[in-house]
Amino acid sequence: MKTEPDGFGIDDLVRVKVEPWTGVRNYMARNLMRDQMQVGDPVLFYHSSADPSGVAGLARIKTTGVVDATQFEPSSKYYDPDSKRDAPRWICVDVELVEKLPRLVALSELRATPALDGMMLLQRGARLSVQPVSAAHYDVIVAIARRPAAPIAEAKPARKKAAAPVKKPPAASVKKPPAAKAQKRK
DNA sequence: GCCAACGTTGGC
DNA sequence: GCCAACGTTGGC
Repeated sequence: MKTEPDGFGIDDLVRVKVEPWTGVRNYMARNLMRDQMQVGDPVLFYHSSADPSGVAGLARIKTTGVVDATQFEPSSKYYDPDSKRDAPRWICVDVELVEKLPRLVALSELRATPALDGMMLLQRGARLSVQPVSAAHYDVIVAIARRPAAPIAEAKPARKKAAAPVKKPPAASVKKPPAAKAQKRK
């Protein structure tokens, strides 16, 4: 789920803990919230139009079928005069904080990760503010966030013969320079 | 600020 | 229902 941190970012979610995801006025995004999301579903909390843009935190769906109150507020920029009280057009979800990630996973880093090939967010012109993410892609991103941004070439702490292995990041390097990208259409 | 890519609107 | 014009998104 995308949001502009200038308006409402991960630190705001840390503060309020739960936030109704109002203001979405795109039917595809609405349909995803209304028809696909279920209570408990994990969410990647993405900062867009940010510096840098990227995945900033984890959240989960707390409530589904939430009527977006802003559609009935004439003073709101999201006011929809055509929406009826008894048949609200804009339905959203309550998003609950899970955690602010230890570090932001920048869009550039996502693009440089082969394991994320095919992710909707990385498609050209993917502007949808609510997008489905596969469990595999979700896990890859969380793993990246849990390891240092710049791998440091120095002695690692001795590894215990570990009990339950911690979920490890994929072997593929994230720092690999991007392969030659298809150029934009002319 | 630029601009590509998209969704929506509305005339016909 | 077509489609041009327009508005918005969002990376850069």
